[in-house]
Amino acid sequence: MNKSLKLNTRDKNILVKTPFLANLSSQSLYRLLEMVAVSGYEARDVLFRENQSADYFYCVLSGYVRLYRLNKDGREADIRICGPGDTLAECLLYKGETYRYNAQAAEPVTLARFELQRVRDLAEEEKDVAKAIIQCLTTHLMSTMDCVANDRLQTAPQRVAHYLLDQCGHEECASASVRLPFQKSLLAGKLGLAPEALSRAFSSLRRAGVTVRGRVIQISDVSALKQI
Amino acid sequence: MNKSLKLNTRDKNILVKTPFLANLSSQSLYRLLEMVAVSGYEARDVLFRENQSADYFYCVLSGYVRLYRLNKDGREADIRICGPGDTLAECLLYKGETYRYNAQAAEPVTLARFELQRVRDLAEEEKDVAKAIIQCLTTHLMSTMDCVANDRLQTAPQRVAHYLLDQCGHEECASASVRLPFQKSLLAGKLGLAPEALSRAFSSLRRAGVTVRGRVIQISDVSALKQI
DNA sequence: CGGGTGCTTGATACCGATCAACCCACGTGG
DNA sequence: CCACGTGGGTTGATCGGTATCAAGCACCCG
Repeated sequence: MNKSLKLNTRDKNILVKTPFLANLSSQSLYRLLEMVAVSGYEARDVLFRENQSADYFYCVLSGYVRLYRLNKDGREADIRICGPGDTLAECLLYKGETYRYNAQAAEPVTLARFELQRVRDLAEEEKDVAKAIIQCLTTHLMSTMDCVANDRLQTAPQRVAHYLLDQCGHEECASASVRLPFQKSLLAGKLGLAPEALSRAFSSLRRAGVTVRGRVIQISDVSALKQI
Repeated sequence: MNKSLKLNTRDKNILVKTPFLANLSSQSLYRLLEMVAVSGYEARDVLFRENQSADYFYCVLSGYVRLYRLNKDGREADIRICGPGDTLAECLLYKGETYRYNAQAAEPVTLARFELQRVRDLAEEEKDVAKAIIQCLTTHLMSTMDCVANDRLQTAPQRVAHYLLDQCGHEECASASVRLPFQKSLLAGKLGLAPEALSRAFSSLRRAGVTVRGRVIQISDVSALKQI
């Protein structure tokens, strides 16, 4: 369920390009790489649970991880979907002893794992590590605030349109094509929708020139999509 | 509309107890206090608008500030309500040139204002400033993630119950009393509800022993409220 | 007394969750 | 080769929750 491995070259190459590590001095980078452990998980494996005591934070190398909470009836709601390069539980570095949500591999996943305490200590010494943490937190905070605003302002088709425009990378083409990086059910959770609602949103976007075939989405008129 | 003042003793006393400044070395504290400006706003004054170029970040000394976005039809949604001690726009320290939302005084307000660039520079020099920034970001991120989870998991009465339990401070009393720190319409926005929905939520909580009189809320049975 | 503001209440409409049925692609084993 | 099961996705019917619009109420202040 959770194979811990030595850091191999391929994983290392991914890891050092990650936002968290990309801008460090060679000194800090070296010390962080010394303390990293890599672990793999199968789809649906649980990485940790809400309220469980927290010793590590993670950086996703490949695959996607779902962060979610449960209400008393056992209904799940996704809070965040973490993909390659994203850090998770980084907010525990300076506050909190326990994880604040459940984390589950949405598919086979490799993660870099750091001991919170050791990174804390390193950040006390090395300014660039503190700065890297600030940047991770900032990015994460901004996207989470966007999420609140979108949840409160947008209907299902608008969220999907917004997501597609985001994915196809702000190029000013008339048409575009997007390949979803994960299952539709995961996208539904990310957007705060039930899978059925996502499906209906896609079909309501057909009139705006959106064609869905499996994971591949064709957008015939980008500017029309912006009007939704 | 925006009186800029010298820092007086009362404001200074509030400011130094603020989470952002509370744990600094006297050296860093001194340098930050040197660059602070205090400004007052009347209710409904706009502090800044989305996409406006950003030079300052703020710390609330008294009153409440609404952060919100608009959709194309002009509908508003609150992203966050900032009260005394909260920082706002702190996420712009390391990323972004423009404000990401509108900010409006919900009532008469005093704010401490810092130039982003000067704080950035100071954080490069002084580790405890960087650490204070990390703590602000962490607190803010956690509460924003909670907000996403609550929006997605809870109904209106549940959100209100949750808020009340939060306010009455986790004491294990059978009954409690809460005084809202601001108008109900502001609370509605904070919880992602229309004012009418908040009103209905309160009246649906009557059967759980919640009595509302103006801003004062009586809770006759705290544990019953937890079951909602 | 008149008018404003904040809040509540009622009627209605809409959006999305939920439940159930079905479809399709794929893999497995007889 | 086909019967079967499984998992992901779509579609339809229904229900519930909340937004919206409109009206009325309570309070404050001039």
